[in-house]
Amino acid sequence: MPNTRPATRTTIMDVARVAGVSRQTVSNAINSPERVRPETLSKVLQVVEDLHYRPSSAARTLRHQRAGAVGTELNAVAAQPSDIALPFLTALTLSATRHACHMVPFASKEAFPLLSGYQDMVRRRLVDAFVLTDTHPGDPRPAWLEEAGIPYASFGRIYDDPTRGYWADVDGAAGTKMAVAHLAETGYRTVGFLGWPAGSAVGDDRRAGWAQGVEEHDVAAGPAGSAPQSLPEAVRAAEALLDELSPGDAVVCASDVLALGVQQAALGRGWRPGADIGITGFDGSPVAQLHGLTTLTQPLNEIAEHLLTVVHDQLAGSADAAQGTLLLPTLDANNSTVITPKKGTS
Amino acid sequence: MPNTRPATRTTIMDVARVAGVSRQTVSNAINSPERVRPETLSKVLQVVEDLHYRPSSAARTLRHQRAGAVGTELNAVAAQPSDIALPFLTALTLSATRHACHMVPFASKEAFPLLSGYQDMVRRRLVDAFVLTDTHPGDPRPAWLEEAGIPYASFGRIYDDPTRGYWADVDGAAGTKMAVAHLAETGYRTVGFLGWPAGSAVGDDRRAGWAQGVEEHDVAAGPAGSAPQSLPEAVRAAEALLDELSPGDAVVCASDVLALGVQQAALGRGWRPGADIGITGFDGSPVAQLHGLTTLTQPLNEIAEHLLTVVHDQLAGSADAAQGTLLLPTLDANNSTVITPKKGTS
DNA sequence: CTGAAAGCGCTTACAG
DNA sequence: CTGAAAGCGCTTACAG
Repeated sequence: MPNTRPATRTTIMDVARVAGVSRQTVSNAINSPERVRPETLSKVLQVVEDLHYRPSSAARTLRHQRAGAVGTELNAVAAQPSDIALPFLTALTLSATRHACHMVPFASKEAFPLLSGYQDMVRRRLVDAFVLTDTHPGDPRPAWLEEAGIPYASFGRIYDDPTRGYWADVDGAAGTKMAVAHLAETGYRTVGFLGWPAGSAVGDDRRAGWAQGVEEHDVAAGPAGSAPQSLPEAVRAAEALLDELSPGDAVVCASDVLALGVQQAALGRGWRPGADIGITGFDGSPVAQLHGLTTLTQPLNEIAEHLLTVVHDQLAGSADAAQGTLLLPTLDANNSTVITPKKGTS
Repeated sequence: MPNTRPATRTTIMDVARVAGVSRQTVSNAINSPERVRPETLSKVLQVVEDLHYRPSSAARTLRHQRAGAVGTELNAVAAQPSDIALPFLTALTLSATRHACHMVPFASKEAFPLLSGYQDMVRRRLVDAFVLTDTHPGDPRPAWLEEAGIPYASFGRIYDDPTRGYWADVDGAAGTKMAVAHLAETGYRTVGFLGWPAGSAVGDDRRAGWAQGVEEHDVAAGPAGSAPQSLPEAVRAAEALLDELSPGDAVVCASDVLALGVQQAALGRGWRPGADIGITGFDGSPVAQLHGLTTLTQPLNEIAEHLLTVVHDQLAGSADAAQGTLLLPTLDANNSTVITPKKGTS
């Protein structure tokens, strides 16, 4: 009967009994070891080990009035979910262990995020706070959560008011600027740009970095084009760009899919990527890896760690601990930079 | 002070007070509505609504001795995580809501899954059960969990003994056979195969379906090749395959990346995919979508729903409810089929 | 049909 | 430094 559940589980009382101390002493040994005499401590800890005792998180939650969990929404409607959504969730999950908490994903089939989904999680004491992703101009969630007094931290700046809230983001401009520097160093003389249609905050930022880069480095500014995030359109836009370039030139792209478009257009005319033409993508996505593209990797582990720290500081009430951290650059060749905002007020 | 937490939350006592009944009546109204007089019931439910009351899941867990949560491991080490890992987790998360539970992801940086990771989650009462993914021959987890009496259900058959445990899987052979039928119908006359090197259970299964398909349908069997799951090697293997094929022929592939390799090799020699050469992938991954590949989509929602049902049946102790469900085919053009094993004993 | 009692497992003051 | 008390919020028997 493999599926029969054990009738009882090891509780703090079992540990106390075996160790010959009171249950409070066991609790102290675990939560305030400095209060327990060393011999007692080591004996208790040994029994904990022997019995594989782990405090019930439910009992802890009830007592602490804190779930010890952070929620995050999974996009269940996007036809093409973000390439880095899974790596980021994995990074959060790994960081959560270090913060003695766990992640609770949730999803809905509604086209737009629902405040009620967030509120329900908190009302049921399933989570204490949230990590937001895919923020965008007009995103209602930061205001909702602030209004409701629910702590959160965001991967992606809070566009409507970047001085508000706690967030970490990749410095897109710094990234594309680095890409230009990299291409200049490698020996390319003219560097063009393929981005998204003007008007997207992320896209404009990345384009600005390219513009700055070609100015500051010893390269000529090539043509700039744009295409939406779809491979056929990226290829078409890349064709137009390549018409104005020659072998020996390079293109910085605002995304890996766009870079893939350039790669395919180049292959189509017999130019060898990485030799006849330099190409850089952005995001460090699986697509880039699959196609061997040079790309700007987002430091997801650092971002996840930062956001969870910020969330915990808020929960602990130490508002200032979460402030500052203006710039947290990860400037090695393959990494983009992270910036977090300086909070004026809290 | 947006981050100040509310001093108190709405509890069952608040509802009782406002509704003018005892707290037990509120509990009954929620959990056993048939026990409450209709007028009382509707009054209580109205107050629940007004106050946005939600029972504390921690208190419920403590009382029920059940976490109401299912754990699932995120692969934190694979260089190239599975393309469908995120869509599947999303499907699980969505299904979990229907089952009144939630998913708790966990991850470790160890190269191999650790039994202790699974056990700890259960000892802390964080989860009641697990959903396994990426099962493979020699996978120690099913035996571990059975030994430990921890319920689980697996996406991917339990290779070492498919008659054991509860799992759901895509019928790979049926899928590739469907692909052959589709290509035959479309008018291709010779159908080759590109798979993984022999010896992988999944790969061999998919190849068998192709072999069966070319036998049963009015097409000639083309050459069969293999390559590991890497684009450059897929392209190389595809080149060899195309050397033996002519325009008007087709290739069934064991994965989307392999299909992409065929697509690129075809483009390289000026063959138009979908016209001069038929290509089918497998998995319905974002890569296939990006490159416009025909692919066999896995019915992830059905699989997730099935696994969670099976897990809950186990927890409820109704062993037989989880049995049977031998074949659950989703045979439309774009879907592969799901099979779940018939349990001999439980 | 409704209500008072007991207890799930833990930790935080508080008293010795 | 250690131990007895109270209570986090809920639900399941059980008694009215």
